[in-house]
Amino acid sequence: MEPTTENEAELLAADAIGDVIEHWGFRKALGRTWTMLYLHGDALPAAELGERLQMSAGAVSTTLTELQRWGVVRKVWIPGERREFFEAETDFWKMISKVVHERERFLAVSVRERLGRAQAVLKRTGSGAASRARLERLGRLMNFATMAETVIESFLASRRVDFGEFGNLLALGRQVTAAAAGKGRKG
Amino acid sequence: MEPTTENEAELLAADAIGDVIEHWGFRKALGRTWTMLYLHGDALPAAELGERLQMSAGAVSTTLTELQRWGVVRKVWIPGERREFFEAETDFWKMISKVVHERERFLAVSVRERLGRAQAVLKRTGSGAASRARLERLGRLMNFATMAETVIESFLASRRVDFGEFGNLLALGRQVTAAAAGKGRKG
DNA sequence: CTGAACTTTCAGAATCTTCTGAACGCTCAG
DNA sequence: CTGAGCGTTCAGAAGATTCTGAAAGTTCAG
Repeated sequence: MEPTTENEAELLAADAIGDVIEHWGFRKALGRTWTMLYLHGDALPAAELGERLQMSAGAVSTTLTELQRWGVVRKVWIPGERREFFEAETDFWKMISKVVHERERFLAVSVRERLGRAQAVLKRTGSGAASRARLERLGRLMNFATMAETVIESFLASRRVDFGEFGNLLALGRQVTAAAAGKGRKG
Repeated sequence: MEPTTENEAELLAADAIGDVIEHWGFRKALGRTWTMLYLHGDALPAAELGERLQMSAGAVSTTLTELQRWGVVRKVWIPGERREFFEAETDFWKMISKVVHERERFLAVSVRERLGRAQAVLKRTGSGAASRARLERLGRLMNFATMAETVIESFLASRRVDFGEFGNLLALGRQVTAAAAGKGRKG
């Protein structure tokens, strides 16, 4: 594939989203790859992704594997094709909730456990005003952690349940985008 | 200072929070240091932090500087003391809003700009159904980015200091909907 | 079964991040 | 002014992450 202007635009977007994804603690390659698939629309074979994104075969393979593990990219079978094709999940909320959930759960358990252990140690050995004050601050920290966890879970849960509403929101947003971005599409 | 059980407990908590902070894209040392100060309550000098957290003088210095830049640790002046002391900000909400705000702002601007550039390129060169479809998907991506930004801003703007009540995420959802609708009507 | 087409794996390379520790600089007491 | 006490800086070390590229593995048509 020769370098087209369209590819240039896709790369621009892919790199931008790549930076966002990196900012949130994942590999840039994950965001770039998902975005390229998303913008392209049709499923693409691994080799073409590598070409478009300038990644080695190995990097493409591991990146696609990871994206599938997060459930944001799928393999698709195309009859008559030897190669495997990949397409992006297009449901933003499905992606977000899945990823955030997976991502927080493990850590939350570990943190709760360790803070609890610290609390136990302090309770066993502490005495005096300073110690009591320390215990109280630890308690506040634990409450905050629990609260944050609950906020995240509630957020995800409400979105999942309230999915229809969000769909409307998206549709509305699209209209907004179309209206704001010049009248090119319909007129 | 000999290694006490209290110090052990503090380290346990500091490391736990350090992991959380690292998980959210900062250096572990930032979380460890803030937590140590927070739990200790009274301000501590740099050297003692280094001792308690097993960090070199250099690491302590750069870490404290960064924490102050985020506004979550303060220098305090103690009369008659040659050394500078440091204390933790204890208002969780203040910290969160400050950090999240700073952290997202730059990236948001850059991403908007780059996605907009990609859009311009596609508009100039695109033709045919495939191109139109690509433009629409890019539009959805931009819209989602805007929405995510709005969610974060609404969250910060809501200033819910009352962490005890965290059930009402639907309210947040309604705010977001209203915000998006408002932007739409203006456009 | 065999070879071609394609994918996955992984050791080593390249790169990026963070830390150490010593030199430097600042401030204050005397 | 001088030296002690502290904090900061930064070059190089150490460590962590991610990528490359080639070998090994898998699948399928013939």
